[in-house]
Amino acid sequence: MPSRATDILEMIFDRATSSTIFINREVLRPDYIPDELPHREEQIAKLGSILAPALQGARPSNVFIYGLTGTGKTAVTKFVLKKLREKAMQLGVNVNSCYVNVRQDDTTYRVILRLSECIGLRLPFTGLSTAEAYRRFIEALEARRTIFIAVLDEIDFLVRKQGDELLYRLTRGNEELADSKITVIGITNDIRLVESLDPRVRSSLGEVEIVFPPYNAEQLEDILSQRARLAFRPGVIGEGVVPLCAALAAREHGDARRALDLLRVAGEIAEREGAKQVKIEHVYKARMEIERDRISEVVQTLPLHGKLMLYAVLALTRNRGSTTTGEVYSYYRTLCKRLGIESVTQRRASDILSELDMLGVINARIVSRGRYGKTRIITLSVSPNAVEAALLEDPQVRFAAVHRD
DNA sequence: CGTCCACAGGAATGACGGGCGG
DNA sequence: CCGCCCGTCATTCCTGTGGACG
Repeated sequence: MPSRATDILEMIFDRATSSTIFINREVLRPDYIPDELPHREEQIAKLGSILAPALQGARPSNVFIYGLTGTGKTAVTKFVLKKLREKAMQLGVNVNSCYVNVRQDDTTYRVILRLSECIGLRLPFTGLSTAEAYRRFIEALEARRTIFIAVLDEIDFLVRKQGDELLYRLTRGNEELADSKITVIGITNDIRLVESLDPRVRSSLGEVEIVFPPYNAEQLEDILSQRARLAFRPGVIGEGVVPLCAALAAREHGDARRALDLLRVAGEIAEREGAKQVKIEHVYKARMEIERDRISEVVQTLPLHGKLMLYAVLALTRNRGSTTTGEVYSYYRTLCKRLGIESVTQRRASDILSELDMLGVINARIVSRGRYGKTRIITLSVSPNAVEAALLEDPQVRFAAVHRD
């Protein structure tokens, strides 16, 4: 006998499996790799011809790939590598590749761990010295007698945190190898990165460079409509929805990931509302929801002192728009006093502000006010209300915020 | 034209919790 | 179990700096 609870769940699950909006929303996710990559033919051809020698057992050149976020760097690279592996399989050539996102695995050790995994070498998460891990990796690689293509995505994160040591070792790795070969593909969206590299690394990693220009609104529209056909049921995309997503994303330096996110979330919102069509208003709502989620996630993962610093920025910019490091620091200290906890030093506070800046929740511009010193001019770069809501979820921040005198 | 402010940010160091090899 | 190594957060001490003020 069916209880009401069962019925309710049945209904919910039904709706989840038989969407009125989506056929397959997976194709709108950022990690989906489509079979068609419009407007990237040139880059595909170039990368393909660079890597092709691998099929004859020769070591392809190292490649440096540059382009802003959402310009298809990762998708193109993964796509080409997939095809290359398929071809290698057909021809019976031993080619391995490994994709590592260095933002997620942002230490030298973890990158080596990932690379090792790809060639079937299990290393402990921790406990080994980095040098030992590297030694074992090279040893295992040599035993595999393979052409190994290592893709390091968002390589700037690794370089900023750990320097170019690993890059240097990997690009020089071939000197230690006789039966195997390594090719490194470095992907970054920070062109200035190249300048900060050791000249030896720069010359070997930059054997070949491929640039991915941003998409314009028109190209984004192509990409979106192509994916929309796969993702949505026929006729559910309302007039102007795709062009709007494309236009909004084009404004943000032609970021295709952004455009796809907008479209997917708009669809999800329409579905939640039980609408028959995805409309323009859903796109605007999607934009807000994406922003709110991002802020909330960033704030939640902030350590307490980061939250308090951010709260200080929020309070000080509320009416006056901008503030400075000194002001934020002293406000932050009063918050700490209210909570009865130790405050960090100004040196540390300065780092926390840079971190908040990097995370994109504040905007900190360093200026000199002459006689009145050098400081950061700080503004909040996201919606104050969203930040406040996210911050107040933390009981300690709430306490410090409420008990003002 | 030099001074000097209010910090920026590099370098060295350490405390601490977690996790592994031996 | 110990000893070692790791990443993270923090401190201390420090040198560097653009430009308004005198």
